[in-house]
Amino acid sequence: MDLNERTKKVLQAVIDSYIQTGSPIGSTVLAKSYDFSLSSATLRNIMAELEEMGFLMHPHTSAGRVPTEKGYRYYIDSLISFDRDTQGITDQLDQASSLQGGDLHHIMEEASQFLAKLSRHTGVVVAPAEPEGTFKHIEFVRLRGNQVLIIFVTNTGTVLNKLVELDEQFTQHELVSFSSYLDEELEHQTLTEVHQRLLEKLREEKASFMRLLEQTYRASQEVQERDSDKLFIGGASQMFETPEFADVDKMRSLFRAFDDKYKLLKLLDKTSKAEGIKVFIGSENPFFEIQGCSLVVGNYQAGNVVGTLGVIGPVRMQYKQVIQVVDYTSRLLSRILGERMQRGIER
Amino acid sequence: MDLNERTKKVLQAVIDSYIQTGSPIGSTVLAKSYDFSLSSATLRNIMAELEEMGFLMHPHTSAGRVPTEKGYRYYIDSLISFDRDTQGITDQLDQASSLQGGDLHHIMEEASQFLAKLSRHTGVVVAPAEPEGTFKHIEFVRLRGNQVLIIFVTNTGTVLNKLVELDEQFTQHELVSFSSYLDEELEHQTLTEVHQRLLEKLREEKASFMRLLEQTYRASQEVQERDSDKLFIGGASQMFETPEFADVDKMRSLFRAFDDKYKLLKLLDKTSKAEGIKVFIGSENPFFEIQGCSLVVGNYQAGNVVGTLGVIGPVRMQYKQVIQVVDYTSRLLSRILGERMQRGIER
DNA sequence: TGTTAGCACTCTTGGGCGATGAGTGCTAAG
DNA sequence: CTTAGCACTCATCGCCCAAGAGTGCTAACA
Repeated sequence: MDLNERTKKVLQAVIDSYIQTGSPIGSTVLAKSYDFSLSSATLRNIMAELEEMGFLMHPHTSAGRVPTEKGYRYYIDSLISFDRDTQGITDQLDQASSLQGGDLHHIMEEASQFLAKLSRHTGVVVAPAEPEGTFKHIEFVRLRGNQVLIIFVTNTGTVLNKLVELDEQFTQHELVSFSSYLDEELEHQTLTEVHQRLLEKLREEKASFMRLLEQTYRASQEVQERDSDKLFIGGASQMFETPEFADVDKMRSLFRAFDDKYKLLKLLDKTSKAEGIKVFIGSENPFFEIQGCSLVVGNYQAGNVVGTLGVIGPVRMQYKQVIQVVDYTSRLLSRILGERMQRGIER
Repeated sequence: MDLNERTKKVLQAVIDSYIQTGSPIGSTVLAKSYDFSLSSATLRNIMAELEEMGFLMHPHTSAGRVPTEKGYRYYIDSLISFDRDTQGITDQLDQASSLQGGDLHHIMEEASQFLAKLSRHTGVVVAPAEPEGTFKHIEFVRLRGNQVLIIFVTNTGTVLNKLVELDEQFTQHELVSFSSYLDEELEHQTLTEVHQRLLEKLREEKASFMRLLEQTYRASQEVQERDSDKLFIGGASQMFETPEFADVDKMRSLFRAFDDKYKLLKLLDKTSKAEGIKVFIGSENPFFEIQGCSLVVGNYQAGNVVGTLGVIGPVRMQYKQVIQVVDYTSRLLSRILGERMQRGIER
């Protein structure tokens, strides 16, 4: 798309203004508030061009211009500039301290609220598909005769467990020796590797612990699935702050989507492999049920774990600010998880 | 409050109608749809009486009657009758099967959605303040030199854990022997008792394990607090189905309240000691920020654990049905938890 | 050729106004 | 005590009109 410098500036001004005010931008307002040294008539011509090219549109004849999705896209891809100093953001950095403590889920819950607070929209955080850290210890606890609780512990202090029912009965002593056997075999591996390794063992192993091993193998999978991919939504009520959503029907469909966490998850999952911050504007958003919403998503990671986080808000959002917030939060979360992991690795 | 039989019937008819339709009830409509063998004029007189007594009110001169909170209160206390057969409810009993599997939190998440589905309003479930089951096993896992993960296991398979940092370093052997010592000392006690017992131990114990014991004592508390009193909200979007909440401002304050889970928790906690199903109508609801909402709450319990659950909806709700749903769900949840516990106790 | 001033035209928004209709309260008769 | 009748009230809805914002077009200007 080849726009000359002046046209670009006008487009940027229109979008900036519109994001700020929310009402269509007319030529006279534009001429007054920006220093183009151009008359409103000239601006009208330029705006008409931009409309013809599909960057702007007209709600009705006598209204000002409003950006189209294509307009926003161009704005984000080519017009937005990020200052090196992220003043507004780093000012609030101290708030991040609240993210430090607690267990993993608590951290993510907080992170989603952190995103909501800074962006003034709704924040979402998806727990990593794989638990953090590497295998450290496995423990078998006999509850009733043949009921056994299998507990996995990682070097970062994450604890996963599953209750299984066995056919045969094991003595406490047998369980302990099996556990120390596995402890040695599985040390330093990620939980996905552990799962793989157990399968190999299962194939080569002779009778004795066969059934227990099989249950352990199964548990290693279930336990991961159960704990992973949890979705945390923070500040959903922020959606009400946007005049665009004053319509109750829109609101309803929005909150229906939030209730149906599973679908939201799938949407966010799609993006989880991508690097950097991604922006989905309006209908680019593959989650069709949410109309008029944009999505800014990023990843966080530490070692072997990768999770997704982002902000959901109206198409008319302060992209620049929100992108910075998401970027900042993803780094922050990565750092916090990294530190947790570090603690586990040094030994 | 002494109302004669006829007046009672009229009040009931007005409230029933209003709950159904949502629009003020006029005398003619009432005369037609119910078989009072009274003219609309007589009904007008009776309704005027009821208004004078504070059971009904008038939005404006030429509108029908609407129940006041006092009216609803009387309706629930004296007029509602529960048929022995809970047809509408038991029909859906099979859906309950989805509640069976998974871990405790998952069950509660499901229960909140179950409540929402059946009541067509918003469901809430508060996790018990004390973890279910009795002490079964404690495990210490050394992560780094003096970082130790303390794991509590109950006889129902609940696993609680906390990472602590110690001053002195223990060998794996020391940790194991300390753990088996505690296993014997604490068996069959609830986690609250365990906490208490650890304090006693702490007082009488001599040097050696002092620091570790102290950390364990602390952990036994923290771990309970962290896991307890979690709030699960299901079907929040149901709120949009009520015409009363078509106003965006009302909606906003409602969802703000949902975002602020902590406050909601406190409200629900207050009721947690009470027996049976309780109904809070409108401003009776001690959570003042929520206007125009009623609350139907009950308890569930199994053995030593007691939790709260309920439904939040508009003042104009189908109390009879909702009360049955809450009652049914609390029994159901009690049963499911009871079964889990049973499994742990037989040994 | 690009820019600007001027002007007619369009279309939304909001207020005012009256008709409609539901429902009441009162009165008088049964 | 009940009922029919009637005047009265008040929210709601549709309608019209004025105001205002903003455009597109044309013609003049640099």
